[in-house]
Order: sequence, then C-alpha cells, then structure tokens
Amino acid sequence: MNQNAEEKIKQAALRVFIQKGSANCSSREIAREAGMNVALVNYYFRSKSKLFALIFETVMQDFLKSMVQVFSSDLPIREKIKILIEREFEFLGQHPDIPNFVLNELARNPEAMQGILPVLNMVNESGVFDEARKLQERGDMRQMDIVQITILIMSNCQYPFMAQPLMKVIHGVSNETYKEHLTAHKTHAVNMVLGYLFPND
Amino acid sequence: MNQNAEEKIKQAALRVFIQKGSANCSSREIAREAGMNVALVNYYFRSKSKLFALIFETVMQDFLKSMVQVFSSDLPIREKIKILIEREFEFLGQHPDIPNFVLNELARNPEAMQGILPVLNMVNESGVFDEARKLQERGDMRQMDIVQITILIMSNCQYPFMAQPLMKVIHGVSNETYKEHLTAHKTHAVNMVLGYLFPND
DNA sequence: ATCTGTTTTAAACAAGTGTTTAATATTTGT
DNA sequence: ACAAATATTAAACACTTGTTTAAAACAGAT
Repeated sequence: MNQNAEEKIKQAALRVFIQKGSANCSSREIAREAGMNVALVNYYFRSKSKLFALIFETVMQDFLKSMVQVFSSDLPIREKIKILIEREFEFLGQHPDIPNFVLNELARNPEAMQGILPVLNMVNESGVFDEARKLQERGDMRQMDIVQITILIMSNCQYPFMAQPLMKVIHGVSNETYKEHLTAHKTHAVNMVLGYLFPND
Repeated sequence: MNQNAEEKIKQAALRVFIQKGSANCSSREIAREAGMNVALVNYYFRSKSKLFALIFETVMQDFLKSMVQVFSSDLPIREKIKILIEREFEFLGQHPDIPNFVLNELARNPEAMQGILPVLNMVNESGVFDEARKLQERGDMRQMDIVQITILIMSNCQYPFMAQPLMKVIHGVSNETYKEHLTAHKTHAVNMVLGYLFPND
C-alpha cells in the first residue's frame, strides 16, 4: 500500500479540489475520499496548501500539454488552430470543470501563479506566437495582438463549458441536450475563429 | 444609523463575497469590512447563507438588467447584438470579477440557482429569442440554435475579463496594457460575432 | 424622567479547521 | 528471527467557523 496510498490521496485531492475549490473543502474530506486518515495527508504532503499547489500544477500541465503538442507540430497555422480548438473541446468534454477551477483559483489567490510559471513557459517556448507574428507581417493573418488572439480562441473553447450551469437554467435544457449543443458548437467555434483570423480565405 | 447599518453590511458583503466567494470568507470578515459586530449580520439577515442568497440575487439582477433593456428595445437585431456586446464590455469593465463569481457559485452549489429563476425569466420574456428565430426562418440570420448563439455572444464578452489573471501570467502584461487589450477586443468581438451570425452582409 | 421598542455589543456555544505528536502497525533488510 | 525503517492511526492542539444569548446602549413617545 506504499505508493498506492500516496497516489490515492493525490487522486482524491484532485477530485475534491476541482469540485469544491481549494477553500471550500477540508483535509479530512480529502482523506475520507481517499479512505484514509487525516494525518496521512500531511504525512505525505506536509500541508494542505502544499498538496494543493502540487495538484494545481498537475492540472495546469494536463491542461496545457495537448496545447503545446499542437503548437510544436509543423502544420500550417490554420490547421494548428483548427486542431487546437477541436482538441480543446475534446479535452474539456472529459474535464468540463477545469477552466472554472483554474480561473477561480487564479483570481482568488494570485500566489498560485508562482508555481505554474515553468508550465506556462512551455507555451512561449513552442514558438507559436512568433509564427503568428510572421504570418501577420506577410498579411496572411489578420492584424491583431497575440494576446487578443489567445483570448479569442480560449473564449470560444472554455466559456461554453464553464457556462453550462448558467445556460441550463436560462434555456431550461438537460445535461444531454447541452452536451449536444457543445459538440455542435465546436464547429461554429472553428469556423468563426478561422474565418475571422484569416479573412482572405 | 438604522438603515445605514443594514446597507453598510450589504455593501460589505457584496465586496467580500465577490472577491472571495461565498465559501472562502467568514461572517466576521464581512462585519469587520462593514465596521460592525458579527452578531449584527445575523440580526439583519438571519444567517450567512440568507445574506449570500440576497447578494447573489442582487448581482444577477444588475448583471442582466442592461441586457434585458437592450433586448426590449425595438432596434434591428443586428444593432441589438452590437449594443449588447458593447454594454457588456462597459459593464464588465467596471465589474470584471462578476462573471467568475457567478459561474463559480453556480457550479459549486447548484441550489443558488433556485433564487434567480425569476430574474432569468426576464430574459425569456423580453422576446428576443423568438425574434431571432423569426429572422432565421427568413434566412436573414445564420441557422444556429439559440442556445449556441447565447453561448457565442457571452463567451466573447465574459471570458476576456475572467481570463485576466491567466493572460497576465501567460503573456506577462501589466494591468494597464491588459485593459487596453480589452477595449480593443470589444471591436473584434462585435465584428466577429456579427460577421458570423449575419454572413450575408 | 420613565417606559418601550429597537439597535448594538461582548461573550459564549458546539462544531469544524489545519497541524502535530506519540503510539501502533506494517514492511523491509539482514 | 530480530531490528530498523516506514506507514498508519487515534488523540490532542490551538484556532476559526456560524450562530445564539443575554446584557447594554440608544431611540422616541408619553
């Protein structure tokens, strides 16, 4: 049960932290979810905040891993963005509450950012930003700050998943039909974003 | 100091709840922020959860008020959407952390939705959804489920504000330059959304 | 000035929080 | 088999939580 216990606690912490947030859950709840004693949580991870920092980094890595993978490929940038959006929708289909979790934690305790700087550097180092800038200089891509392009893409990928509880109550749709809306929305997101970023096509 | 105290507590609660979330703050913190005793919070509002429900409803009303106002006007729907997006950006510029607050609370404790159903009905009763459906039948607007149109618009309005902490650390920009990006982004949101919803223009 | 109702406070309550300690159980190496 | 190291537990620590209680301060009316 050696590594098993540590891993069980990690997975329990992942579930509980994402579902409830770092502040709205207790160490005992994580231990209970893992089927273990409270003291064991601190035995392996020293403190609740250290455990959270670890989980948060893990989530950010999973969150950005497939993104960087797409960026590092040598596809034309149109394809990169298309695949990026499609992968994002696929990933978020399986982990729909991660964007809310990440943005909320970042908004509420800004110190959480310190631990994820190396993870975020992977994105910068992929060179995708420079690539886009070159395309813009050639006039193949709409003149638009890279920051805003990032916002544009992520808005149309992440928000649809984050807004599920709100949309369900506004339009009175079930979980299943909203999932159908999400898969249909993927196409709209791809077409709209690509159409706007590359108006010459 | 009669009504003054009650109002002071409400405003303090609004600030604290939005900044920290309903779970990550204490009644004593709200009382301290209002310059008063803890017991007074419960004297006026019975319990922390009742106070939160009240604040949450207030926020949702402010959040949707200007939206419904635009919907109820008799402008052409293109103009409605344009003005809607611009107002949304203006509103969020002054209350940038409300979307995160709302979506997070809705995601974490779904019972919070019960109290806001009447507020949300204002949107349905504005008739804007029916109006869009008629335009679609005439072929003047892209065939697209109303749910997805809602998602499309709100994504490009709200997410840019929600993602500020993440974007700041990804691109290493300051608060001021990000604000400039946001105002510039408003134009992109309007043009892209309108261009996609009304491809015949 | 006294009575009445309202507002405000300090103090206490039980329950839950993160964390530590010291004792017990279990595995590991020899 | 025994000893050392590791894993796990129950119990306690001081502290914060939401809420209640009973007393005090305050107001307005008579």
